[in-house]
Amino acid sequence: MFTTRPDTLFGATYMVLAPEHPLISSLLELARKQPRINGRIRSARVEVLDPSGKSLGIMDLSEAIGFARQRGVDLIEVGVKQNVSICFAQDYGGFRDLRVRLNQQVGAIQKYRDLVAAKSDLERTELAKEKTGVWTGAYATNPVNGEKIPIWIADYVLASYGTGAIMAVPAHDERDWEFAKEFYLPIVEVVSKESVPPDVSGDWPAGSPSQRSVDLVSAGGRNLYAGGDVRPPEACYVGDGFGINSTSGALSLNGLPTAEAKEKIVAWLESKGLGTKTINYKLRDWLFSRQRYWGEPFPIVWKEDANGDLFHEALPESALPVLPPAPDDYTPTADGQPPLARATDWVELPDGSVRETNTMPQWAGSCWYYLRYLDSANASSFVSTAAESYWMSPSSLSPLLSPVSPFLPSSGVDLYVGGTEHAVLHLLYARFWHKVLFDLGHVSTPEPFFKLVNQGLILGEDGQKMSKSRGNVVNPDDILNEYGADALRLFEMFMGPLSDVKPWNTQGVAGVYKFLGRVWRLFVDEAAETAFEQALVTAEVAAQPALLQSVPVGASLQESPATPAQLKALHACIKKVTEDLEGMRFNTAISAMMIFVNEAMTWGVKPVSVLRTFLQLLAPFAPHLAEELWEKLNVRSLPAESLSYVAWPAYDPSLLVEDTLEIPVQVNGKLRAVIQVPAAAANAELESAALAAEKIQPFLAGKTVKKIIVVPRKLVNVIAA
RNA sequence: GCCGCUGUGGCGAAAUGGCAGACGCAGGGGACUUAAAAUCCCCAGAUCGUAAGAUCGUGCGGGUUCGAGUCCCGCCAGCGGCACCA
Repeated sequence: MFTTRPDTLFGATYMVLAPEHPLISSLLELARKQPRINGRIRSARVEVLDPSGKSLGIMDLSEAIGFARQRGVDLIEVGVKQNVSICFAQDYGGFRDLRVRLNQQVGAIQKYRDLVAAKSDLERTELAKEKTGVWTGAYATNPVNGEKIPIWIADYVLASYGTGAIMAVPAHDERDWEFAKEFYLPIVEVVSKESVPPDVSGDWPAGSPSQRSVDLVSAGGRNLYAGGDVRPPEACYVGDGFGINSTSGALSLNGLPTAEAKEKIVAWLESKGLGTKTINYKLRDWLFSRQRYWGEPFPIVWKEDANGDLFHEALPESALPVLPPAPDDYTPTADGQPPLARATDWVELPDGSVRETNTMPQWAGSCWYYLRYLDSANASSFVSTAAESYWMSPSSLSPLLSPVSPFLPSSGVDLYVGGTEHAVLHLLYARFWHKVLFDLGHVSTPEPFFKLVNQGLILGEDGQKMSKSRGNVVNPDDILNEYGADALRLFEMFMGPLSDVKPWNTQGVAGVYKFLGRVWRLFVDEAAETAFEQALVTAEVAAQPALLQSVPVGASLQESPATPAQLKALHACIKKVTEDLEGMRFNTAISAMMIFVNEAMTWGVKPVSVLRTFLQLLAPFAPHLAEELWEKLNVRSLPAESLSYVAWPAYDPSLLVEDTLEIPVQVNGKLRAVIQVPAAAANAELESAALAAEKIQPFLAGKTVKKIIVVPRKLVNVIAA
């Protein structure tokens, strides 16, 4: 039995086994078969168990019978394992009663197990909120007070977690509370929110429900507890508090805060050999194996033991890596075996063992490739110690960088981007694997990733999640063929904030494609463009790139000095794009570039220096187009060098200073006029200019000005009444 | 149930507490064209008005403030993740 709240042991009024729990099978077996007792046991060797199931050792039959007789109990066989008889040493009378009750319940138990087995995982976990269960007919003994508590089976207890068996404390666990209400099981409060002095928090009450209402069979399987000595609490309380109703001759937890009560009861249980403290780690079991070819094969082989039962074995390190065979056919076999099963030469090993034919999912590789990238050519190790520590370890950072600032470049992977749906689990596993590697001493940090950004899901054009069944899937390949990689990339960034969920819109791609066309025409001569398009129609495919390169830049591009207005437009764009990239606001960075291009299109003379810098801003968003135009510009001016190696431009704030400002004027908080003032205007000048504005006069007529609020360079608000 | 995100025009969206709707899509009008496409220019939140203009307007209800899409309190709705983990 497993619990995280040992302090509530006095409040355990029943216990629950998972329906699949092996003990249930043993109980059913017990009900069906008349057990052999004492002299009728056939095996020569006997493992003796005390009534709690604890093994007292294996001995010869005669010795075991003597052992039992000496203590006035019987030896009851409950099973045989490897020619050794498993026997309880306890009074047969009580045991017979149990068999009687089990036999009464056996039909119900089997029916319930069948019902549960028929349920899908979905039904059992996500949908099934209603509690179901069946009493087994058996009782357990609560070690702290000797109470008999009924053992139920219910599917709200999972066989796969803990021990698949729980003590139910309905007063302090929501699930137990619901179950107890459903089946009228007793509820005893043992934790109080408020501190209660030990002397007034009552003893385990006489005539408590578990003593009074044990005969569940006679009550039709239901414990009709109707109040009395212990009034059930009005609501379930799962928080910490102070022990009440938790005293027996053996020990008392009354008045103790939860943390102390836990310590005390655990110490007591351990001293009696009734339990041990343990730490339980949880890791979600994400279906790991696939019946596909494309994935890493498992380094696992299957063998048969003496009884012909299959068991699996890990291959030794010397057998790694396990490389997949290259079959002719990558489809599953007719009888549903994975594709690898086709490669019988590969599957069957000389010693008669057989390889696992399922493969790992793709994320098995992606959980650690950030490490492999650090040293991808290394043939002897997945990453060398030197490379790992250079890239991943904080101590390798340049001493010029202060180690205390959290804003400076970090060690490890700076940024992990992924949608929640995928990244929650992938990230969880990647971190888990990294921690395993850390514990094994292969990496120098326990955490690989510095920052997480969840990008938003792209929905279908109908605003619903893309799925084959809805028929709203957009294939990026089609977009790529129609509009090119730059347009696809640009549109994905233009749609909205990175982390927002947003619907796809193919017409929107056409929009940014149009923008890229405008950029192209900003640089390229219109006549040359027309000539190029006509030539393209008849050109051989192989000749097309050369044709593209031969298109000259437009005559309006000149090596002339930029005007102040042009510099202002450029530097405003640099500022916005630089800051937005830093904050991953790609959509507004792109709109800033659109604004720049819209303006630049109107320039009669386009200074090459300005357009060249603009291309650098565009490059991260539309790398192909930017690089192409960069080459054209440089053929004409500078020696050609890839755009990727040129330092990011800086902006000059002095170029962005405005001479005059448009200042909104409000009357009583409502916008009534906009005035033009010199950028350097003092507050008093703003006030008088505002009051003098023609458009605000009607709103001041017949009123007195009470107050004027001036926000320098921003706004004037006249309060009048 | 727990956790997270999001509510602003017909649509995607923008807005250090200070002119709500930048930029773009769809739409309307015009130019070019024999015509269409492409391209270029203009209009475009709603209501009333011929117009100038006025009023209303950022999911809902309160609050703070000269001023709230933005801050505070309380709701509602949608989306996503996790989920009888004792």
